[in-house]
Amino acid sequence: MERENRVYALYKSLLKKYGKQNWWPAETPYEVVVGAILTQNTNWKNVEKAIKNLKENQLLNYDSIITIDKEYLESLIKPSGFYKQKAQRLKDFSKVWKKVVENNLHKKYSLTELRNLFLSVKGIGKETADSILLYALNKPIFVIDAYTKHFCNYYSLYSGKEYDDYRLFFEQNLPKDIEVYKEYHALIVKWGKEKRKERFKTTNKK
DNA sequence: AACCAGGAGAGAG
DNA sequence: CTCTCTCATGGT
Repeated sequence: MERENRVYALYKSLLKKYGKQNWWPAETPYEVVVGAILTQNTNWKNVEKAIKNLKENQLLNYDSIITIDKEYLESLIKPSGFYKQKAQRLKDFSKVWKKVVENNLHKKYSLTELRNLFLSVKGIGKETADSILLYALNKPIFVIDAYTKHFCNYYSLYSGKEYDDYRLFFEQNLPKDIEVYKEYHALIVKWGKEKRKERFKTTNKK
C-alpha cells in the first residue's frame, strides 16, 4: 500500500480540527474578483465594509465599476485601505473581466493563457490572479500566500523560493480536486491566524 | 503604541 | 536578482 503523502494528510487533519471554511464568501464570481483585489495586504473585515458600500449602492457589477467616477469609487472602498491604487486596479481588471465573461474566454483560453491575461493587468499579481482563477472561475490552481510558506516551514513540508515552486508542490502532491484546493488554502489561512493568536498569548503572559 | 492584515510594483544596488 | 520602500485603513 502506498504511503499516504503528508501534504494531503495534513489537509485532512486541519479539516477535522477546524471544519469547512467555505471559501470564498461571495454571492457572485465578480464579487470574488472585487474581494480578491481589495484584500491585498488588508484585513478581510475592512474588505467587507467596502463591499457593503458597493452593494448598498448597487455598484457591485463590472459595468458600474468601469463607468463610475474614480473618486467616487475611492470613497466607497476607503475602509479597505490603499484605496487609490485599488480603485484603479478594480477599474483596470474589470475591463479585462468584462471581456472574459462576455466572450467566454475562460472556456476558450488555456489555464496558462488566462492566468497570463490576468497577470498582464497592473496590480494583479500571482496570488490575486490565482484566487480569482480558483474561487471565481473554478480553475484547478493552488493559491499560495505568506501563511502557506509559514505552514510549509512549520511542518517541514517544503522550502522553495518562488511562488510557483510552492504552487506546483501543492498541485503535485494533492488530488486534482478543486474543492480540496479551495478548502486547503482557506484552512491554511485559518491555521495561520490561530498560530498568531497563540504567539500573542505566550509573548504577553508573564 | 507598535504591529499587521487573505499583496504588488517600482527603484536601488 | 535581492532587498527596501510605498501604498492606507482599522483592529488588537
